[in-house]
Amino acid sequence: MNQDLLFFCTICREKSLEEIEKIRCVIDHTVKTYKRGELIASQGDRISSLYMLTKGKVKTEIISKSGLTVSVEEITAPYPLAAAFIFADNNHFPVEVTAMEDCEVILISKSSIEKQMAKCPGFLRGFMAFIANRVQFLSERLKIFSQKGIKAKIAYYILQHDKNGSFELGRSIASLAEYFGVERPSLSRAISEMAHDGIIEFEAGKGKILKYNDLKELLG
Amino acid sequence: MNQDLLFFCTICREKSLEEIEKIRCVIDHTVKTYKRGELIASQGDRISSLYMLTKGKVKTEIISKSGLTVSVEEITAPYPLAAAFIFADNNHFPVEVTAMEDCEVILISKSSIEKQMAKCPGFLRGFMAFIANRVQFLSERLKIFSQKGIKAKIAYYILQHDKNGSFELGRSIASLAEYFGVERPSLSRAISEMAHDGIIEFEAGKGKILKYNDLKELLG
DNA sequence: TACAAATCGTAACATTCGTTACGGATGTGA
DNA sequence: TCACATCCGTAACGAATGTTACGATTTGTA
Repeated sequence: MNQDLLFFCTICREKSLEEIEKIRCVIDHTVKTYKRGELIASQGDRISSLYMLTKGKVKTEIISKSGLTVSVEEITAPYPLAAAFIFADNNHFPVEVTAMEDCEVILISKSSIEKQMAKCPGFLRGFMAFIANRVQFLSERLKIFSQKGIKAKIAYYILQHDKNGSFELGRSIASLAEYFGVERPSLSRAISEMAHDGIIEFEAGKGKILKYNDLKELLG
Repeated sequence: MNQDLLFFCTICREKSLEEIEKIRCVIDHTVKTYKRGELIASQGDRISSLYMLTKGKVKTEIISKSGLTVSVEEITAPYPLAAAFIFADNNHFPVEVTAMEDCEVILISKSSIEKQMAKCPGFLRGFMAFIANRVQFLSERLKIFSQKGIKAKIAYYILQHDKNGSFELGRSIASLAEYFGVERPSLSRAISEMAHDGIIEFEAGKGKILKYNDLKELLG
């Protein structure tokens, strides 16, 4: 029951407990448990249900046709597994999902979800918001990644955080480097060079833009 | 009318003309036209309607608080503008949208879309599929981009296309380089080096994997 | 205070990648 | 056959980035 709440908080995102409880009573679902090491879903399996991980931790791996596994990521409950894929044209698991600890998964069939969406606007909005937020997140990361060169990434990031000539990174240099997918010393050096060239000022997480045109020219 | 069909083919994706016509009669929508150079949506504008571009071409730009514009991309009809954003928590236009040619845009309010989804399963599935496919596409691109170094990207790509020890790129070296976000000579050199190291064989778009373990070690 | 941990700047060196240029192979139409 | 375009491999060089190591500063904590 407690875990059910977590589930609905994530997907349905109705904050009212009564509202959640109402939905909980109506929606069809199956609960499955998996032991540590057990296979939850195989790569290529058709996804006909929403897999909601409510307890435990899983790892996902890509398995080539020759059996070589490539680790992709770890997912900790509560989180939906491949939520967007149920409705995609290619509705197959892109990865192998294995339990790293004892896990609990709630399964809701696609048709149940569609019925629930038609009945409950809150569920519809919550589900849509979840996927829409994911699109936003991925789009933003991809824009950063597609900037060629560290300085271009910095310029893009700064222009997004520009508030009338000043900006704040809003995070540490180390985490920003990770966000950019570059090494911390490289990022630090690039910022220093931009400051040395008089394009920006920077100190302690805050800075000012001095030469807008030079900053713009750094972009692709 | 013809353009309306294009719209519904993209979003609703029902192939049957009768089905499309049925939906077309029911759903509320407004048609707006814009002259070349006119502003369609401002960065930061609240998105309360689906913007479906049915005619023309637009460009999107990021505008910093200091007025500097950064070109992002061009979109040609028929295509929805920021379809995923209506349902996102941050439902604002992330970019400035300007008409590059004379354009026609169909507007459908969020509430109309929700009603239509509740009524018409085909519309629901079509809309969900559109966004879900976008998540898949973005996820895949991000996985490639987040592989550090060209050889890691190649290794990842090859393992995804592994068919019992053989693989086909399925596209030209030049387009693969663009897909990876690297220069063509760099990609060509990296492949040559991997072949020279005996990790793979490669010729004319096809190849074989010789050392699986070395290939795997190239990944992050 | 004293100590440990986290964060950051910096430097030197190695590696990777972009840039540019050239030539070969292939296909196509005049 | 010739001219032309496209795709590709290769090489040489320079620029950008990764790697590693060190020290300074700050922060939290006993």
